[in-house]
Amino acid sequence: MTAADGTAADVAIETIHHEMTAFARRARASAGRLHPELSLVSYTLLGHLEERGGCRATDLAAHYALDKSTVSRQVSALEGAGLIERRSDPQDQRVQVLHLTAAGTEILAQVTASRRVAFRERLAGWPEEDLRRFAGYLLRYNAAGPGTDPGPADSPATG
Amino acid sequence: MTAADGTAADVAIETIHHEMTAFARRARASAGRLHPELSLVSYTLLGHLEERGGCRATDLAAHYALDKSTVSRQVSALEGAGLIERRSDPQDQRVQVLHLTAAGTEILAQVTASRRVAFRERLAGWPEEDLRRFAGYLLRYNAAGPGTDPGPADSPATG
DNA sequence: ATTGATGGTTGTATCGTGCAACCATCAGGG
DNA sequence: CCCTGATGGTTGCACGATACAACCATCAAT
Repeated sequence: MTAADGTAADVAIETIHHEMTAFARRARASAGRLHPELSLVSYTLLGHLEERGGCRATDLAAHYALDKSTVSRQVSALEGAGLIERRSDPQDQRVQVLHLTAAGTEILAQVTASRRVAFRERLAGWPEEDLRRFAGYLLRYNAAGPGTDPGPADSPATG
Repeated sequence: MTAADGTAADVAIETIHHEMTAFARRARASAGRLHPELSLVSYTLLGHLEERGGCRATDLAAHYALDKSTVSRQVSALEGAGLIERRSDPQDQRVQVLHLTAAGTEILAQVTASRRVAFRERLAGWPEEDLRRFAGYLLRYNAAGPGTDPGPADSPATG
């Protein structure tokens, strides 16, 4: 049996719809108070920089489906805060390769750690088997790609 | 074995962290293009009104942790668009009970249907057993309450 | 050398949001 | 019968994130 061909599956899908959406709503609501020094957007961009070990503003824009002007301003703010630095690419003078500074790495680590703790608390008591399955489902769900993402259905604070 | 006491669980938690977060990011990115006539916020509020069969602006604000001024403006917009109507409460002249209009019900149904289809497509091919388990995990995760919600960790478009 | 593509910045506008101040109404006690 | 405080709602103001468009600088290819 596959999705959309039975009422039991229908109920499950409705629940998934509703709950994913509820998560998105709360996520949005808590986006601002991530860290006094670091908005959620900034945190994300820093995390990406750390993962990649530096990249261009254009790469960030493409990866997060943001306008390049948006990224440009975010980057300016992060640079102003001393969390990232721009390094000009000798191979291409148009390009500014963005890198975390020591301060940026530090704050990113702090925020990541505190978020990790929060997730751990929320998932405390879950049997390992359930954690693994849950993670697997999420991976599978997200792997379908952004193209078919229906988005949240119940997230007022996201508008 | 419970969360946070083993490396296998650690890996699963990291994955959950990352994937929930990826969902929130895409959700936010697609929030604007939900419907030409209906932002995501509006859609949510309409949905709530339908569920409850009418409620007060204050209830909406409390439920979604929004400022009452924010709700007030959203409600004004929805009323202007003819999707909801205000009915004064004879028991309390301060109160305006909000109700969907026929047009509001119509548009809400349209958007809900299209979102349902999108979710179905994304979940097509999942065995019913997996759907049920996934739904159960999401319920369990969200049931922990907003208080301990760590929020997304990778959602720039959410800021 | 010209032309088109690419990386980035800036001006402008919009939208959602929160805070604070405010008004109207209700409920309780002197 | 008024005061006083609580509650529902609106409005003024400011902020932050975003997109679009116009623009400049640089590169690549012909």
